[in-house]
Amino acid sequence: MAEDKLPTRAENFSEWYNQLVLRSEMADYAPVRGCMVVRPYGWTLWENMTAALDRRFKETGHVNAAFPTLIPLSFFEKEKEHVEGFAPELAVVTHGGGEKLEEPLAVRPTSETIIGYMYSKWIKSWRDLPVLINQWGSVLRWELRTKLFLRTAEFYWQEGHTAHAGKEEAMEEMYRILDIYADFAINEAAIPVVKGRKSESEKFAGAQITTSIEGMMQDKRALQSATSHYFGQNFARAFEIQYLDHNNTLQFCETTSWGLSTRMVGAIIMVHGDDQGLVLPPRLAPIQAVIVPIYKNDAEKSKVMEAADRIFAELKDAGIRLKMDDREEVTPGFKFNDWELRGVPLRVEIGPKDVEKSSVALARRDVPGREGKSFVPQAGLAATVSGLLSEIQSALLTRATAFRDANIHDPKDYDELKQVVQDGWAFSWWCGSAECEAKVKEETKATTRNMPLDQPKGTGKCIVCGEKAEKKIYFAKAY
RNA sequence: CGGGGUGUGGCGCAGUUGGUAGCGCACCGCGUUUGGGACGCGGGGGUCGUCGGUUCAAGUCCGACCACCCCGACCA
Repeated sequence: MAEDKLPTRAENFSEWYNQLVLRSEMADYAPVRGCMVVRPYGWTLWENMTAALDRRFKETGHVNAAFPTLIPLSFFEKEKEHVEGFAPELAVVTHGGGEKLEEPLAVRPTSETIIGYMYSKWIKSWRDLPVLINQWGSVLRWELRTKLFLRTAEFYWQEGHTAHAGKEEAMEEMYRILDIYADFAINEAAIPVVKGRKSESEKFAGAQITTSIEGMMQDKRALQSATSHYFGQNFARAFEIQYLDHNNTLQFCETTSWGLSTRMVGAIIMVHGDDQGLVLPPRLAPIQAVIVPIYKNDAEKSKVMEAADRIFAELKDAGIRLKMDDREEVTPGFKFNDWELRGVPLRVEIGPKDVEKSSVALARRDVPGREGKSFVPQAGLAATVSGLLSEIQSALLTRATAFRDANIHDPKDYDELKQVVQDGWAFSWWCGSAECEAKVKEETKATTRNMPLDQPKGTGKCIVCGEKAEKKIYFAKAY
């Protein structure tokens, strides 16, 4: 059989991505326009991600709750910028039980409004603050152009919504969460990200400050991978979230919100995948190691399976997420390719020769071919495998970081900026004006990504207009 | 919404000047295979996106509609 390979990343990155998502069984197209079905393999990856994040949220004092999917349409009118931002993307329910509804209900595109409404009921005193609630769920935005995981009409995420007694505390919360997102991206997903503040034009609808983490995909486009917003009193005033302070004076709360979505799954695929398929970071991979037994006849089979079963039990006990591929109907070669497509970090091969020598063959997914293969003794295999998994984890981060750094440029002038953003990022001084930002967008399709929190010392000249600039910002084409 | 494209077994496709549907993969059975995508033989499965028209006859021609995909504007 002439095997149908994936398109290579170089020949068509977009098609490589689409086919990979489908063929690795991460997700499939749903019968509803722009919607996807996250298949078990993709969902297990997401579950591992949510577990790692949820742990971090809980450690910092947050609790989970669930708010309804349907929101009275009128709620969106209460915050001017918010409604302008989201009205075009709303799906609205007009009928229920066969009757036309008194008031149409929006399918939530995000939950600031309904949570703000509830907070105004729950918060009365400074003693009630802060409120630190997160919810795991899905939201719906009527997107014009969709792509599996990166931008689907319905997507799964967590959205945190907090209310605080003062500005300082709310700002701290926004940055605390941003740090959590960056820590998660770097240490769990092995994706190096830049933390920074969004420009005015790239802010969330209704926010005073939006911060984000941005990652670089292998096509060098940027992907906003999570956001953390400071609202000041915008939503508190719109929804009358007020409390009595120590002096018995009525005050408005300061609120934040922050979210990370299944888009991050797309980031993992686009950052680490290769022409063979997915390459999943061991810490998040649904399957960390797959055992492929190899034999020719029944005599070999019984010997090999005995060893394979023993090794399976041993690795399982060591807490490694494992799969035994004992399918009879396909050849080992097929299995190798199959698990490589699915991005399993480590493959354990056991054949008659290994049984003889009390060894196994280990193949690293992140290092294709012979260089990634090693023959190790069965004794102490659990430790060997665990060690290799963490080695792979850090190798992925190192590789992605090197790639990113090699593709961030510091153009000398505007002409050079126009060049570099065609195939990379520019990190340049920017005067802060919306005009300069718009000019770059119009002439290059690149947008500002964010202004890193730790800025270089001093000031410079705006890469666009040459005026004095206080901040450096990333320009890049983005998803 | 603008531009482009595609709708034919589960998937990918072919189908000549209109004559009543075929191939590869996948699937089922049997046998041989198995250290980098195995092979042989035998099977099951579609009325061709929808509606209408032309015709003795439509997957093929005409019209309308629908859906989806890709590229732009908008967005986690």
